[in-house]
Amino acid sequence: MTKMDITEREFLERYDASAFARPSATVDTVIFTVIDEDLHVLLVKRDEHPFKDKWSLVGGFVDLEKDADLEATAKRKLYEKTAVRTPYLEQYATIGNPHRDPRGWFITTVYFALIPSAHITLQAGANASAVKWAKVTNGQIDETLAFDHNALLEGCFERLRSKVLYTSLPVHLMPSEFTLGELQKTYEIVLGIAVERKSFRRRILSADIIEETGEMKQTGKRPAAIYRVKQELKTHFFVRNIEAAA
Amino acid sequence: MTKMDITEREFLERYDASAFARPSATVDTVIFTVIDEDLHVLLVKRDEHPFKDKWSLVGGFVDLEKDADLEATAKRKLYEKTAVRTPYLEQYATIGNPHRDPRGWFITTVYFALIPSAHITLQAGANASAVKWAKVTNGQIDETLAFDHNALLEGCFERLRSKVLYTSLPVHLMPSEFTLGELQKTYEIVLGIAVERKSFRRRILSADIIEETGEMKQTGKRPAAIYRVKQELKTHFFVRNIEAAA
DNA sequence: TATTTAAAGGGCACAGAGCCACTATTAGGC
DNA sequence: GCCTAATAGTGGCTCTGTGCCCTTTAAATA
Repeated sequence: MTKMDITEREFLERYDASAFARPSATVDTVIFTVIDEDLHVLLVKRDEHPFKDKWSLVGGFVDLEKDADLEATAKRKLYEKTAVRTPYLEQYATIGNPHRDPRGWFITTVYFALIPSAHITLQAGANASAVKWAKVTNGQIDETLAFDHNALLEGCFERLRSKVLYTSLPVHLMPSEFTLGELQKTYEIVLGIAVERKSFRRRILSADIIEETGEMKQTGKRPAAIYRVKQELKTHFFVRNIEAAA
Repeated sequence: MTKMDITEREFLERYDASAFARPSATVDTVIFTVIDEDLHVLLVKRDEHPFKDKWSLVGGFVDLEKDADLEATAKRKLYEKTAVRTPYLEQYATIGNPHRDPRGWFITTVYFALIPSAHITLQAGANASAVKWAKVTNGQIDETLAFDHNALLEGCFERLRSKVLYTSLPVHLMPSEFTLGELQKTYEIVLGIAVERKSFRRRILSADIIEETGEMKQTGKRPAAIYRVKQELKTHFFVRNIEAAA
């Protein structure tokens, strides 16, 4: 039987996956949260070469045995560090080239996650001696990260900021109950600009994504109505952007 | 010297890239164009297993020697089939799991390209006995494609359609010179809905992305002004969506 | 010359955001 | 109790950009 007319079954039986050079595949996740009125990103200190002892994004190799798909890798790593299972998780982009990792041709699929900061218990895992939140200012942090992680962070931040102009994404950064003022503040933290109060309230309330709990938050001044996200939350897309710096 | 204190250089010298199981990495591109007032996608007939003789998207393995990065893979494959070197090319998403390819754990990074249909010469390459344009109706085609390519196509189409509501993307589907009416028609073909003429003209002209050539197109009725894309074309983001079906 | 047809534009309505002043509700100082 | 400070919440106008519709313009043709 020649190569010309073998069946697919025969082809697959003879297929040698190792015959072709393949890149290493990793997943990195930019985990955003808001702490003390500032946007933060979760970093992990590397305890192996390369970039030993440098801070990096949360990520690692795709485990072909454990992970059902790429998102599973992201969720596994995220859970190991934060014990959060169901964050907002969005795939940002995939970067692959022979220069970004000294070990050779690496591909990384980059996700970003939004989690509420309340009661996050950081976990220093087996492969990471330390974990910390770093303050993000205009998409940048003070630290020089391992690999191309500073660029990945900046890219994710830009994607996040531009989407916040026309979506309800920031609700994922909120605790289960919050006031409209707190939600507005979260928008402002991500956007880096002030948002007009009346327009903001109209916009959010007409989107039909949150509902009053009936409780009031005692803030010391006039109490604020407490809201929660509605069941069946889907990201809302507004037809107009918030007016903002380009 | 123990593992504890080797240098990064020593680590890299000893690093065995083949020690960990890695997925195969491919790139697939959904190449869109408009032919005879319909959106089309470029398909290639597979002449090797798996899915031998089935139609598929334009794509293939990342060549770790030839390709500088993932986008280079996409451009190389696109050029082989269409002889187009500089299309609009946008990364859509990356899908990776052990089920989408019978050969095992495969990752594909999916791009979509927009090219003008004028004078495209299809090239049946060494690895593809046939190439053809298939009509896309509402993100779908009649053909059942190899792998998960029908789903990839639909995902790209949805991304394209939603971006067309607030960007100038369709200019990349136009030939070098075109009238406003032709551009509007292209928007309508992608969106699948009619667009209001006056609003459309105002919107496009105020975006400052095209300019008149000074020539007029003789259409048989009143001649239409001919436009071309301005130098330094950047995708324009409108602050409001075109009003459209959800 | 009148009719047909598509291009181009005038001008108003409408929706949703910005703006800003005003009212409401609390705590705290006196 | 009463005034003040501070934040929550609202009324109502302006502004911008899109939808809508009708008129004008420039060609081909009968």
